[in-house]
Amino acid sequence: TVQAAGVTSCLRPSLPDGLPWGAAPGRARKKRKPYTKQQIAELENEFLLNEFINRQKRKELSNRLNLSDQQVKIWFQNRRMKKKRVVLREQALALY
Amino acid sequence: AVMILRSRFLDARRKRRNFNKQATEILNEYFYSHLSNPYPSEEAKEELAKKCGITVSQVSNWFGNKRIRYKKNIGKFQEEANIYAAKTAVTATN
DNA sequence: GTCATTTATCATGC
DNA sequence: GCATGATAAATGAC
Repeated sequence: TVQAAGVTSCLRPSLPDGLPWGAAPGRARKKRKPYTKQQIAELENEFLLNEFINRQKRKELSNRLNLSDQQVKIWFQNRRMKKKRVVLREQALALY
Repeated sequence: AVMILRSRFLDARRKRRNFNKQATEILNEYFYSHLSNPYPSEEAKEELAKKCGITVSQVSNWFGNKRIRYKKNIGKFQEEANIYAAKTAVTATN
């Protein structure tokens, strides 16, 4: 259960040159940029009306908020995941 | 106005607590003993969560933070890496 | 579409 | 003052 001989020599803490798991992204990833409170407020407002947004509203909303069409799409996807997360937490909390 | 208050109540960042030392030990042991592929399966996450007394989501959060912060500054974790590597190496020989 | 991630940021602990 | 856990944008597998 305790000391084994010559342990420190056969370890593998090296990682000399390249990164092990998260190595090579072809292109640089877009930097995450938090949205303004007004942008979030309008997005949340639209989310209350319908959790799934169509292309029409998505386009006018992205136009009005100065966001790309895909950013709005991604926001709704993440927002649905957040809702699920919150619901599950409340359920777990309700058990006690 | 009410919405913002409720959302802040649901924000777990406002009531976060550090994990106890034993839980951190268990998580670090797994991380450094799987350093070549520190991605525990769903089953492994559940087992870790049970042993640590935390949720599966918290296990995922811990590994996500650990991976990025380790990768970002390997040197800072070198000492810690050696400690747990030696610990798991001992158990492997027995 | 969901969902596990990566990354930066946030809010807190100490 | 950073360490740490959780969340918010962004990507990619499927």
